[in-house]
Amino acid sequence: MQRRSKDTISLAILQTTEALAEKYGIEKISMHQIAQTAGIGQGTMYRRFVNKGALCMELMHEKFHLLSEHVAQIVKQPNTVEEKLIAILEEHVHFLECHVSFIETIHDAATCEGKKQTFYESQPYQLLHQIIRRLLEEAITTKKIKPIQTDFTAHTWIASINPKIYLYLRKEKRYSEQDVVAYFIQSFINPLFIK
Amino acid sequence: MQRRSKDTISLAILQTTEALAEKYGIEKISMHQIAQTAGIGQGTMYRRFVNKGALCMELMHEKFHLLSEHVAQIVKQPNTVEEKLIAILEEHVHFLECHVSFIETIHDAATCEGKKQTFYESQPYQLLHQIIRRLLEEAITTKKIKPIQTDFTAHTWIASINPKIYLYLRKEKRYSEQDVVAYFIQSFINPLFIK
DNA sequence: TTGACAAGCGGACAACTGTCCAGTATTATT
DNA sequence: AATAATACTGGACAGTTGTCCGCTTGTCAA
Repeated sequence: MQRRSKDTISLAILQTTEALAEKYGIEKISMHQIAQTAGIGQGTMYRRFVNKGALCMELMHEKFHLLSEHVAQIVKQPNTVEEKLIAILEEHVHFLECHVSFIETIHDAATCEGKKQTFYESQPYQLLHQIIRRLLEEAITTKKIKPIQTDFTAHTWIASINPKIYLYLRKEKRYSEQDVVAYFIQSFINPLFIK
Repeated sequence: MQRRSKDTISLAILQTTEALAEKYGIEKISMHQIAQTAGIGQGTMYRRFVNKGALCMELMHEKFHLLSEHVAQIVKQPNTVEEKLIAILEEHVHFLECHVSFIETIHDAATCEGKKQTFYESQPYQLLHQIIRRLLEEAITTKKIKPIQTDFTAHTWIASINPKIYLYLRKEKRYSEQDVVAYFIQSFINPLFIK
């Protein structure tokens, strides 16, 4: 059989996945199905993407990049730390709203046990975490908020709106995207900032 | 074959699971393996427990009950709302510390998609959520904190220390159980209470 | 007591993830 | 150009979860 280049194969996989995900939803399709549809073997599939999470991660690469650019923009603006944090929150929640299934898939695949990279060590997560942490630190040094453990706080902030709970709040509890943002500000951001 | 009563079978499954989990860790053993060791068929297994999560839930029943009794005790104590919330947090984190693998298994098995009960609709979760919500409401009516959406806040508080992030903070970030409690108080509880 | 009917059992099965390896295509060597 | 070394492929395979169904066991009415 004619051998294709690495890139050709990756591209074929990614395009096939995108098409199938569009049609059936990413959570409904299997690695096997993708491989078969793309006309490659199971082994080739897994050599390129260790699991569905990694595949989704690559599929989302573009979008993550866009998100991080937005966030970088926000940080550059001449606003208060509080305003920046709120803007990032809005951006983050909206991103979740648009791509829950994909993010959930990535989340699920990256188990803590297997030493394959955890979700928390992925570049997009680290980036978001770092930016929140830095803003919190800035808020502390400028006496806008009382000292807190910023690393911990950034992690738990992100965890508090993880894909699973977000879906529950949206679908079962019927909160809107805007509700989630507003309540988060009310409960987590406002109280920190001493008025 | 001699037919056993429902209870006998359930007991056999639970005991087998406990023994195997003790030996290999709950995350390493499969439903098939449990069924085989218990000397029953796959079908019987799944008729009694829809998945590993449900099995773990039943296995943890006793412990959940104990936890909820502790929490009930805490609520009854003649302390301030803030003190009660902190005591519950300590109890909750300690519970997580002791039973992470089981709770993670329950968490993972209860997917949002399949209409099988979600984790968030399980009795133990609902109970914990309700108690936190009520304490927050009490704090609002007694003017200890500014008004917030208590339902949302209780959900996100619990989500912020979910098993996955907890394991990450403990194992990778090397935070201690006490660190997690202390930082949570610092970042989420203290700021709410107006001094 | 017996026959019919309901309930429950357990293994076969289908679908999935992830690994492995025999064989084929490509590249390097002489 | 021939051959040896290397890299890559795809499908077979093992181990999972979860479902299904033929058969067995117990129950109840006549």
